[in-house]
Amino acid sequence: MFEQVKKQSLSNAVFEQLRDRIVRGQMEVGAPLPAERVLAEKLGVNRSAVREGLKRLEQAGLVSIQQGGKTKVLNFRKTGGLELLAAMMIQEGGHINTGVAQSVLEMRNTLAPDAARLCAKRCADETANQLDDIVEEMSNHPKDLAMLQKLALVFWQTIIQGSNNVGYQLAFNSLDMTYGQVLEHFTLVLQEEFESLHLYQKIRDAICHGDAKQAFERGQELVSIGKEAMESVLVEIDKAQKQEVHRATGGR
Amino acid sequence: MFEQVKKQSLSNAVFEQLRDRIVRGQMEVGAPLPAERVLAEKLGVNRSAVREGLKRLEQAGLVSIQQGGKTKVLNFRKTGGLELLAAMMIQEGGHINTGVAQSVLEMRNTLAPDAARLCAKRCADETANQLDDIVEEMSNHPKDLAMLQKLALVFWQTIIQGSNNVGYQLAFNSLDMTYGQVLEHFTLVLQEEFESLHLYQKIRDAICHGDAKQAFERGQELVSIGKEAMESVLVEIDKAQKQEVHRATGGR
DNA sequence: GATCTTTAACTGGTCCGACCAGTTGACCAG
DNA sequence: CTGGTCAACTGGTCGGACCAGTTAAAGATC
Repeated sequence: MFEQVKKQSLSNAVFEQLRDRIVRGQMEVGAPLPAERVLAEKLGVNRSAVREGLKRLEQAGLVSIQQGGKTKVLNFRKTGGLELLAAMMIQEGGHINTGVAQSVLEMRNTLAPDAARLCAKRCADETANQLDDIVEEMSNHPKDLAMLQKLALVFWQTIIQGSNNVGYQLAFNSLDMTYGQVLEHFTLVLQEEFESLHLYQKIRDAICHGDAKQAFERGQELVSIGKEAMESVLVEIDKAQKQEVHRATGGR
Repeated sequence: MFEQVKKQSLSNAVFEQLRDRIVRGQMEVGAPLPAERVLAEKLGVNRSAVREGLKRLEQAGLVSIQQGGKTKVLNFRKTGGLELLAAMMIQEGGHINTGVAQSVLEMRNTLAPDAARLCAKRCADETANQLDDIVEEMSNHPKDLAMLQKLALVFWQTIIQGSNNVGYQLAFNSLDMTYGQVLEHFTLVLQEEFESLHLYQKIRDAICHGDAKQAFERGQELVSIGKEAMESVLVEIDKAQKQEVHRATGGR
């Protein structure tokens, strides 16, 4: 019920400010950043704080730093990692980037069923037992949407682990971070998916029996429910946000 | 023919050393790192360099830093991003982590065909033209494996761009970084895939005609060629590496 | 005048040492 | 046992010095 009071460090503030400006396209690709000393003065912090922020930007693939030369903005679409999705998802003014959300849905639609397939192929008893527990817990809370949503995430997390594919696991982490920011807004939209208990059960069964094909297909079926629901909502959000910008800029 | 002499910064050295120790499992999850001042002394560098490295580790999801408290090692499988794959791929002694390589293959096998599908669905003339050029260039160098390999990467990069899915694009970047480290060792293994010109052509055609199903299936067919070739080689590599370790540790 | 060289003014990289600000646990008063 | 105090940690911030590459303008050479 209580929210954690968050106090962020200066270097983190520097990082986030520059990151957001870059991923929102407010800085031209190839354009040089101000010198560290200048940036420090402009932002009112010490050069160390600026440097720590810049180092993180570099690692995130947003800028290139070269001793002696100027620090330049990179085309993060070609150099950035998947963890940037989370930053890209939220635009200026707290608006959702529906294109990014669409991307996340498509990725989920592709990866989740394949993870289920691999999980079935490599079925470990431990994974099967965990899935059993989760599905049972879901059936015990058929009306508690928040709980179902949480359990659904755990369900997929378990499958990803069981898929024994570290790439999927790491990609899942980034996707999780991304839609974790907005999930609570879409609980109702995804309701139908969360309540499709029979599909969760079928996936679990398929994995327990090592039936890769079945796990894949039922996985596909399950995530498609949420995808379609989300897609129609995203169209609406897109319209609404465009109108809002329209009004804000003078209705032209 | 000459390799770039790389002079890395101290903070980068700190970062890489700690990163490698963590992703190789040489540091227990939850274990505290030495204090910054201690680390600086042990590594023989200034505290600033250590701090910059630690900040990057934190961003990579490898450690958690908290003012006042100790910096602790995280379970990067749950907090890391896809860009860690590149570091995980190369183990101590330059050995390849075949599990990671397998993961990369599986991801490619899933993502690439779907990217082709989306690309076909959203076919832009520009993308089609670019694919045309690439395939023609491939047909002009039927025997130059290195060239074919390079063009194949460009081919897929173009499809990913055409898929208009920023998540795929970012994931591709990380995967690219990962197998870019070892690609040259496997040029011959992937020869059959690179020489399957007819499949590249079919994918291009499917995308030009907006035939999503065809693009998907031919994409699947194409990447499967390399996947199967790689998988059998990975098994051999695994055996060889295990034997080597066997000998090195005294044959027990 | 065109070309090469020098040089000075940038850029980021490293270091030092001081101090601020949270966390922790031992200790003490109630 | 509870709660508060305090000292000894931890990371966070500061500024100011100096090192090390890069760049482009000023100068020397042809």
